Amino acid sequence: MGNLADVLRARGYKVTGPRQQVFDALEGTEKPLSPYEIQNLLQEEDSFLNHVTIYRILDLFSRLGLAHRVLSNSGFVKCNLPGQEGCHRFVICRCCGSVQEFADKELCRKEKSFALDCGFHAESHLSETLGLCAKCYGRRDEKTTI
Amino acid sequence: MGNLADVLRARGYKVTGPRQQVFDALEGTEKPLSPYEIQNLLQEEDSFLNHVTIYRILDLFSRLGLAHRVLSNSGFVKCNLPGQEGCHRFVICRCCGSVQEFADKELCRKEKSFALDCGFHAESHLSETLGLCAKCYGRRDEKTTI
DNA sequence: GGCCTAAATGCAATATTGTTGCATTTAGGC
DNA sequence: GCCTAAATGCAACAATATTGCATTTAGGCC
Repeated sequence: MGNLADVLRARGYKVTGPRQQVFDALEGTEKPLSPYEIQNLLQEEDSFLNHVTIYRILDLFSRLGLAHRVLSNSGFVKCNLPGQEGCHRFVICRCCGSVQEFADKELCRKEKSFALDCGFHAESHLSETLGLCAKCYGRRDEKTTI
Repeated sequence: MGNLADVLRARGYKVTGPRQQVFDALEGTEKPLSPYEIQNLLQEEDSFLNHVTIYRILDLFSRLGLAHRVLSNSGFVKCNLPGQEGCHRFVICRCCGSVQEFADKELCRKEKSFALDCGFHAESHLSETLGLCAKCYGRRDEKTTI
């Protein structure tokens, strides 16, 4: 079925229960999840994974481009835009915490050439925009959270 | 003399030894410093600050726009571009760890309008480009560090 | 100059997050 | 079913961050 099993096998990694569970957890949410949050989530479903295992799985997912770490709140999100080649652009709602990843070749190119102007050879790029999503902007009188 | 004392007084904060020391530490380096790195640095000069104090000072500096946290390596740098209004653009060398902050109104504007296209009301923006600075690019055969 | 008070710092205890080394289990090829 | 490298578990620890409260100090006042 899946994305995950295919990617793992294609790169010579084993398809295991824990890996599938972490992947499912990431897929089931629009908010970034920290390793320990993933552990808690799974525990609610009566499934226990050692936190070390989760760290190692997330590390693998990052290397495989299956997940990315959002730095502003140090959680992981599933990558929906394969092949972005080290250019990751997130929009993060500071109220509900939801995250979306976007791609924009134009901005990416500009960012790199801009760096080069300063004698800097860009390899990868991370962009995080904080604000309010449409939903939270609508009811923005309520107190903010993040 | 100072930037720091002026800003503190202008906003009703006291000018203290610890604040001056942390500020000086940030000023004396081109690499981002974590709270504990700052503590170690000061200790080498036989000056001890409790880490809680350093955390609180860095927090204050962030709120006052005197320092920014670089997320890629979770260290703080002194802000050299006052009035950027929540738009921070860093270039980080993954070899020597040096960081430079830049401003580009154009990119900043694009980023925001781009977010708006997705129904997202941007408030602040963070951009971190990883790569090699001119110096490290020159001798890039040597092993990389960060 | 000394006095006073709110602000700043120190300190201890604790919580959270991340890492390492090694024992045990398991996926997947035979 | 067996075998082995890979994956996971586990325990111990290291690093980072937070909280509440006691103590000290900057700066306004006389």
